[in-house]
Amino acid sequence: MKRRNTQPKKEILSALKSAHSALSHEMIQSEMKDQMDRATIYRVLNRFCEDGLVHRIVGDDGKQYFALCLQCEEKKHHHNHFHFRCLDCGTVECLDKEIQISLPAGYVPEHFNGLITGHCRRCS
Amino acid sequence: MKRRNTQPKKEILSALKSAHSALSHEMIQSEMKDQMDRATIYRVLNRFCEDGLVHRIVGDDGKQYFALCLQCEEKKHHHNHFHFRCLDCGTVECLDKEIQISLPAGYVPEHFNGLITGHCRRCS
DNA sequence: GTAACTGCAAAATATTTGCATCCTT
DNA sequence: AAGGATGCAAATATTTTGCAGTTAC
Repeated sequence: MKRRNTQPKKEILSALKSAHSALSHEMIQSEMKDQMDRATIYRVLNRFCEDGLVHRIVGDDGKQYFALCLQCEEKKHHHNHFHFRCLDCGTVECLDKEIQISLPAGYVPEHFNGLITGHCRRCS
Repeated sequence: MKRRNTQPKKEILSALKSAHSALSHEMIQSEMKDQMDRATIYRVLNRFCEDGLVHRIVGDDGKQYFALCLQCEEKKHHHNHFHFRCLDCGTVECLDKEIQISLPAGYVPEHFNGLITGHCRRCS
């Protein structure tokens, strides 16, 4: 299934690029000045994630955040790092440090999701 | 606000105890043989979490899982450990190892949520 | 007896899907 | 021209809330 480079995709990608931090669906929606259809945003983000272009972070608030995670692009493999969600300003950012987790024998990992919530430097 | 030890609370707690692994709302619902009101289950679980009796784990599937986490009771402080969700059988379990994350200066942590998905020993 | 709790219904929130149309390639 | 993508509406899923009646203490 070939992908097409459409207007909504360009806009969402550019929003993620300029944000340099993870954005929730809601945040993206408002960046688009509420001009864009919700279903489209969901579909585009899901597509991006499928294609490995974008990172899906599930917050402990149950909401999903999306990020380009430039670090991951460089390192390709092993993007086992944490994200930090600020309870005050809502920002979600990548933490640099890589984490190595040793699983018990027989366990096969597929995906890693690590999130810490608290107060970021600007808000604390 | 004083708490009362009601029938639904007893049943849910006993389900969590006998499970010895995290249960989603859905799983609890079916253990109750669908006799119990959904809203009640949500309210009881939220109350348990507020009181620190039960652990809320947000899966990378966006669903919430609840666990007694006996380990945590013993250690009281610092329950910074990972959970493992099996993509095949749906089980969510605690991983023993404690994680120490060093945050950048100025960041104040409040809550930790670490989850790895993959295939557990029985399913892999 | 009283305040907390339950059960039901309805609301609020979050995400997906069917379908006709549009637009990229 | 072909078929992937959008936009709209409706469906689905998840969680919360208002309220009247119930129950633990």
